[in-house]
Amino acid sequence: MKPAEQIIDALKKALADLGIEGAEPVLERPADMAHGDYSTNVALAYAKQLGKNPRQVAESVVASLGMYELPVVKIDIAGPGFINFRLNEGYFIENLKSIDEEYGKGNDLSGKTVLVEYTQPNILKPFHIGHLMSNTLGESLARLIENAGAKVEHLNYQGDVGLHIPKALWGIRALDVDINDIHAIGKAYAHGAQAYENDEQAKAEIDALNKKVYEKDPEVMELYEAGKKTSLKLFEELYALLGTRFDRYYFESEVFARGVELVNEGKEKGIFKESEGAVVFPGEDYGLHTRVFITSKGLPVYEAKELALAELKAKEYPDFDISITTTAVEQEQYFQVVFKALGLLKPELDGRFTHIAHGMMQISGGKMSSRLGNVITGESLISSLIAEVQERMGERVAPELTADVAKDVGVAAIKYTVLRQALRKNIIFDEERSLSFEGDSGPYIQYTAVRSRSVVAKAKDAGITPSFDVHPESVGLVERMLERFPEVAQRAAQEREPHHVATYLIELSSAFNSWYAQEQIIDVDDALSPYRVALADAVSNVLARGLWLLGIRVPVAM
RNA sequence: CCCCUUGUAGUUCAAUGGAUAGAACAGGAGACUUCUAAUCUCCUAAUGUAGGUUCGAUUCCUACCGAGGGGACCA
Repeated sequence: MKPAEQIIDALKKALADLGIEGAEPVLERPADMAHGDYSTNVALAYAKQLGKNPRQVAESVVASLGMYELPVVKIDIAGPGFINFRLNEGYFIENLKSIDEEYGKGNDLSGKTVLVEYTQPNILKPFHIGHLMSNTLGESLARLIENAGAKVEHLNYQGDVGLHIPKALWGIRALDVDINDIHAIGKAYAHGAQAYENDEQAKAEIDALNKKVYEKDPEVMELYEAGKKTSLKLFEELYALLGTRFDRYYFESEVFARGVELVNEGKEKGIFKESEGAVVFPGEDYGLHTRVFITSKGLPVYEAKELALAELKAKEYPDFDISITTTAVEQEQYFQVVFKALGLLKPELDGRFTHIAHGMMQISGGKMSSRLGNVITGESLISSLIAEVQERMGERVAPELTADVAKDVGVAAIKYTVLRQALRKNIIFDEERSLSFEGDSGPYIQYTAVRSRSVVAKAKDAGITPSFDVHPESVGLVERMLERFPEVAQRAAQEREPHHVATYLIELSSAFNSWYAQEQIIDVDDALSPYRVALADAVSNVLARGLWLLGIRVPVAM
């Protein structure tokens, strides 16, 4: 039995001794480690019922607890009546021995299959910051869920139909750009999009082009396919850089036609209605918004395609338990409508699809808008960060390693910025801050991981074998932090909040660095040196594992 | 006008209804001939406003104020 279970058991008996039957004591992990390893508020919670003040109740409970065998060295009463438990040192030592590459894995979701769809870029358009954020979040969620025992399928859904296509194709022809040059295509798209707004003739041409794309007219297909190839090649390069990979790439073109069919089926069942020539889902009947699914021109909009995509996922992964889609919060209410319609149309899929939103990237001191011309693409953000890292790295690492290390560190900086805070809240992008690799940052954690690994390697050279067999009388903050990692990982998976892991890793790094500054780890004449080396090794393992959960690599050197 | 989200040091973020609200950056003072100073140590500094629920509220509820997003043929 785990210490927490033993303590809860004893608390139940102690409360029963005081005349409270069927109590469900809550055992907390105090945020402040000085308050012990576990804490309970039972004295405060039951004081009123017992007609005594909380500290008196706490004293009675503690007296009664003395009769039961518990894995603790100390029980304190603190503050208004909290009862704090400090676990046996031996428990922490045993835990340290159990730390390996598998440490922190759970089984909350074992036997489950979870689909995670993320990134969703559009071909012939820039890979923007939203895609970068969705990728970062989706990758981390996928890993957290896998770590909790589930089988995870990594899915991507890429836009290869829609009005952005003819806009880009029109621009490509107008500017006569090289179809193999992704940046030129990006400019061509901007040119086409602008012409569509401001130029009547261009608009007519683009609309005509759109029709040809839908009809797969050979006149445009060659250019379309070549452009698609160029886009997908860039996306693959970015995925490799970001350390992400997908099991299945869906395309809008795969679900386009089926979307129309599904909505028409739904119309017969009375789920959708005709309105002003379009087919809509009357979301207002369910406290949501009414939205168009098929336009008056008979074309399916994103909503309709999403229904077909859901159907396709269910067909390809019939045993899936839950399907997660990550996008920006701006699409939150839209997904509520889509999933409501889906549940009515396909009752067997009701409740199995969910949307998880990241916040929007905002420029500090203003809004990012294409009109203001301060839009940063995801690609340019990554490359500018990598360049900055490379420049600051100077002579720190061997010249042949700098390119790879700069990539790992630059990507970590941007990923950490996205994952460090709770979901849904907007992320303020501050250039100066994002270029700072100190303190509360991904590179800080990476640095700590590299540093801990390095000291273990040095110890090996010095002939010290890591071991927990000879250990100090009392364990410190680092040992206690390490013991909490599995709970943090499980909680992050359960709440689908990667930032719990990010916060934990910063705290662990800080505890380790502080310890590192005051201890001489390698000392061949010190009987405790093997313990300290083993502890550094454990920290190295947990930092690497935690960073993996965030989708961040540990560089070979820093 | 309606709906959703959000408001914590100068700034960017934490805090499963609990204890002295925790970090980082910025500012001030220190620490590298010593295992990686992208580090460490110390100091200054915050819960939008008004009510309510509770033994206890940054957290839950109501109103107001501010910010972001959504609201039929874009995604």
